[in-house]
Amino acid sequence: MTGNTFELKLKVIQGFSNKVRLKILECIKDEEKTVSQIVEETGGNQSNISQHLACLKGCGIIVGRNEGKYCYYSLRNDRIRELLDMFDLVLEDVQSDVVCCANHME
Amino acid sequence: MTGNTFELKLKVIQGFSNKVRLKILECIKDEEKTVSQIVEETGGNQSNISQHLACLKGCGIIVGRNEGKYCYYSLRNDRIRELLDMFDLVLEDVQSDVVCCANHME
DNA sequence: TAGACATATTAGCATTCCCTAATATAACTG
DNA sequence: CAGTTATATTAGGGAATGCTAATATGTCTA
Repeated sequence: MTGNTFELKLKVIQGFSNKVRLKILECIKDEEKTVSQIVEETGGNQSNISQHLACLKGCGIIVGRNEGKYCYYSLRNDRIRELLDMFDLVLEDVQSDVVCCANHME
Repeated sequence: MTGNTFELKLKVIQGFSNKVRLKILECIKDEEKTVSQIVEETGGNQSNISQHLACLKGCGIIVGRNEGKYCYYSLRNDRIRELLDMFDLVLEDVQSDVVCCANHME
């Protein structure tokens, strides 16, 4: 794997590794939604959500579609959905004994 | 999903989202290795690698096995391996057009 | 047992990341 | 057009994360 590919992989993974972004992904997992819908459903703030959407888009995880003054966001493709499902599976295994990792917050 | 489960999921994902940790995981993907082997093969520094190993272990991603003065680390199970493979698959899709995500470094 | 080797831990600083508030842009609507 | 709604962008400070260097712990070997 080239160094560049590695960096890219890291970037994609980092796309998933934030509370707000993960919430957004769960929110749009099954259907595209507008920014305001996402803001409302996640209980986030507009600026913050917008920034995270830009991040997810920049990471290639989601895609946006403009329609008039609205912008609809959805998962990029089914693989992303599969990956999200996979996280849940891994979680089940891990759940029992993830005690604590001091390197990031509780 | 309970709030706690969500936090746990986030924590696991964060386990993967660091350059050094990802390198470690690739390094031990196919066979268990001692800390010194990992240090050597990744070109990292002992203290740093040790900290990241603790993090990965705390996240439930890897397991450690002591044998005398050595400690062998390996992936927790096959699901983790599958997840790593899945990252590569997703990367292929994404690769073409991940332009830039200003929220984390290049 | 003294020293060497393997690994873990701690502390402090540097960097990256994330949030809020303010403002900009762009598209509708009356 | 003026106002309103939807979204994006910017700037700045605060918090989380990661690094290095120093040191501690535990195990082996002469």
